[in-house]
Amino acid sequence: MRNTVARDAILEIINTTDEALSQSDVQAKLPEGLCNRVTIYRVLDRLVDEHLAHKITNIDGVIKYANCQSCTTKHKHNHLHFNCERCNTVTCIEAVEPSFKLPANYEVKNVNFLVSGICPECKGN
Amino acid sequence: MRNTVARDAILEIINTTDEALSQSDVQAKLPEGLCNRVTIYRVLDRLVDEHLAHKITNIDGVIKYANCQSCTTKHKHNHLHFNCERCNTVTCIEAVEPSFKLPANYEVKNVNFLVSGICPECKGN
DNA sequence: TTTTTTAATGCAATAGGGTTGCAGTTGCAA
DNA sequence: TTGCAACTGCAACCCTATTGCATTAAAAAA
Ligand SMILES: [Mn+2]
Ligand SMILES: [Mn+2]
Ligand SMILES: [Zn+2]
Ligand SMILES: [Zn+2]
Repeated sequence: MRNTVARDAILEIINTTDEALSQSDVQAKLPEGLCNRVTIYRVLDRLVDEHLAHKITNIDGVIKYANCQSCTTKHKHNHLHFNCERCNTVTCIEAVEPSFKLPANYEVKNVNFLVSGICPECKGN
Repeated sequence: MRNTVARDAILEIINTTDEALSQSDVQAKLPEGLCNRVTIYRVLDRLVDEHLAHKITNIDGVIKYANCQSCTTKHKHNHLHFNCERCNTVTCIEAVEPSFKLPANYEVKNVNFLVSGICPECKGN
C-alpha cells in the first residue's frame, strides 16, 4: 500500500483517538479539504485490509473504525464495544471478551458485540 | 394500539418466520400492495413498543426484527444473533446468552450481540 | 535523475435504508 | 351513529455508503 497524505493523516487520527470513528468523524478531525470524503471511506477500508484498523457496526447501523492493538496476520476482535447513548461515542473495551458457545456446526467468522447505555464519564456528570 | 390490516398481516409474518426480517424482507412476504412501505416501518416500530418484536442491527447495518418470546412489561434480549454470510439470514439463538462483565459505572441499557459466519444448513450443502 | 507503472484520488452520479410532513382514512370508544 | 385520535399513503427528503471514470502521484524500474 502506498504512503499517501490521506493515509498518513487518517492513520494518525485512528491511532491517537481512544474512541471508534466513523467516516464523518474522521472527516471532522481532518484539516479542511485534505482529501475527498470518498477517499476517507477507501483509506479506512484499506487500513482494515492491512490489519491496522477494525470495523464495528454501531447499534444505529453506522460503521465505526478503531485501531488494532496487535493484529498482524489476521484480525481478532472478540472484545466488547460500548456505545454511550448520551455522548454518542463507541469505545473498544479490549479487556472484556464475552464468552459464548454456539451449538454444533456453526462456523464463526466475525463477531460484533455491542452494548449500549451510559458510559462512566456521562454517568458522573 | 389499533387492530389494522397491516398490523395483523405483519405480526403474523413476524410470528411465523423463524428468522429476523428487515422492512424489505417483510414487504417481500406481504401480498403485493397490502400497504405502503412506510407503514411497514411504522408497524414494526410499534410492535417493538408493544413488546411483540425486538430489533437487531445486522453486521451490514440493516435493522432486522424478530418476535419476542416472552417480553411483557419490558424487553429482555441478551441472546445471540447469528448472521449467515451465505444465505444472508439472521436468526435468534435464544439458547445462547453470552456472559460478560463490564468495569464499574457502565450502565447497560441495550445489547446487540451479533456473530456472523456460516450456518449449519449452509454448512451441510 | 528520468521514465514508467499502476495504486490512489476527485468528482459526480447512484444506491439503499430509513424518516418526515401532511392530508386523507379508519378503528373503535362513547 | 358519531367523533376523534390513531393510522395510512404519498412524495419529498436525509444519511451513509458505493461506483465509474478520468486524472494524479507514489515508488519501482531504467
Ligand atoms: Mn474494538
Ligand atoms: Mn433475537
Ligand atoms: Zn458517554
Ligand atoms: Zn446460511
